[in-house]
Amino acid sequence: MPELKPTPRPQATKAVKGMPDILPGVSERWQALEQAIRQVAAGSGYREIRTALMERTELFERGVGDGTDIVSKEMFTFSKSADAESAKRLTLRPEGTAGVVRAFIEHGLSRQPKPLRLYYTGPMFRYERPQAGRQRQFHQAGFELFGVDSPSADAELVILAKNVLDALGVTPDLYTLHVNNVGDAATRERFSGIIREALAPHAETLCEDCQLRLQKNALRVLDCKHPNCAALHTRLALPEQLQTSLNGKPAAEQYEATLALLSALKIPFERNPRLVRGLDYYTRFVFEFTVSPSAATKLGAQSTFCGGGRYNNLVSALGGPETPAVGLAFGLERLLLLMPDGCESKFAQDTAFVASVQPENALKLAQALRKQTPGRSVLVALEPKTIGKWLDQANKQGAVSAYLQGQDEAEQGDWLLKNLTTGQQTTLPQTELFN
RNA sequence: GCGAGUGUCGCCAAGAGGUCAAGGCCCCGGUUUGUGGUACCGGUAUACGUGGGUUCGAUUCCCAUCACUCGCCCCA
Repeated sequence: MPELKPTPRPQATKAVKGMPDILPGVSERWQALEQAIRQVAAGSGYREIRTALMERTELFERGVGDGTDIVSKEMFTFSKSADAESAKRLTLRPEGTAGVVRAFIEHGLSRQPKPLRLYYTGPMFRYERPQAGRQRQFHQAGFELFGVDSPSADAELVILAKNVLDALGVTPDLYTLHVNNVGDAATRERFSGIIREALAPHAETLCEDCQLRLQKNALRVLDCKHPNCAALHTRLALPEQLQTSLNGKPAAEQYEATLALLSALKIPFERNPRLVRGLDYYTRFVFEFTVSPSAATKLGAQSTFCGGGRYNNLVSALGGPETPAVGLAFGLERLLLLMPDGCESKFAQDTAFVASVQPENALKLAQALRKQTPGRSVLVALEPKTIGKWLDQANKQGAVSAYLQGQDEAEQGDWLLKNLTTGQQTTLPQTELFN
């Protein structure tokens, strides 16, 4: 007989870069996080909206802005047909607001009583280099408030964010709230003008990125971290110039009123005139939660875990009726890193183990126990074993109690109930368990 | 897109230019047949990222490449 060669095992397929699996042990933490978000949402009357993971590419180009980094170089875009005219191109959503607004317009949600409060949670996709606190498939939870342009509406979003953090046990010493006013659409134009004018004479001292930004997206120059650039802005008092240019405008009044509300609610914040969000749709009030230096290492090089602001022109820009709106989004992976250890323990379940020499008996008892105590995990032994083996298995599976039926008990119609923590055990007649 | 670091079984981890590459954890089984979590014994595994080169010989040296991680950038 020729020796048989073992058949080679086929090569395993690996996960896509930047798209990690969430395994048991960690998924409980995600559940705790999602539950807190849903509770907070419900507590303020926000209702869930679920939109598709894919949208027409055009939506993001128009909504987020094709000059932004997100749209110009971070989107997963593809199409079925090779000759792909632009209308057929699809993109995995890089953020949530554009899709929500699209749905808002498409389904006539603008006709619903105002204000309309919506929230969403789910995966987003951005083609970036993965690193600590940053993945290509990552998750966001966002809140959107449509139809009201007022300080209270602005404040409500900040309060929501605060409530989520409180619910998760993320304490105020771990973060800072930054706020700014980026003005209305027209003001943004003027801002860009002011920045270009002010920096034109110094163009060659700016970093390469800023020289580019100056033309494409002048506002973004403001939050450049390059030492030369930052110093230049300070010397020219650029951020202050912009804020003063807003004086007397409605946007400025509303901004101050919003901040007054935050103070009244005892929510501390820092004015940050350099704060510029990377998405083009923001107007007026914008804010960001960043980790405080004491907790900075938790997020690696990332610092912002929540950002948002008002976007009064987005709905109309995407073809809907003129509708003011405010929103915010949390980066869930980052939030997860800030959550204290053990906050998922409330999901730890009381687990029972059921085994019988008669498979039918075990399945029946398990069903009865599940009905008696919803929420408890009832594990059924799936293979015939000895009492000792079953106990061993029950223990390894994390059970705290075991219902066992060996040959003797089966004949008597009894069950052995053992507490795996104390070791105490009692014999119970079948009838007592099934009531 | 650019920089840096790392790559030995599912996880952690030792190792020298030269017998069929330690150990620990996990998993499975056993220690006289129906009582676990400890202890002891035993078992499973295409494990030296991949491709070249140097060498009589490389997992150990060199080159390339890939993957992962971290950072720049950008954002949540």
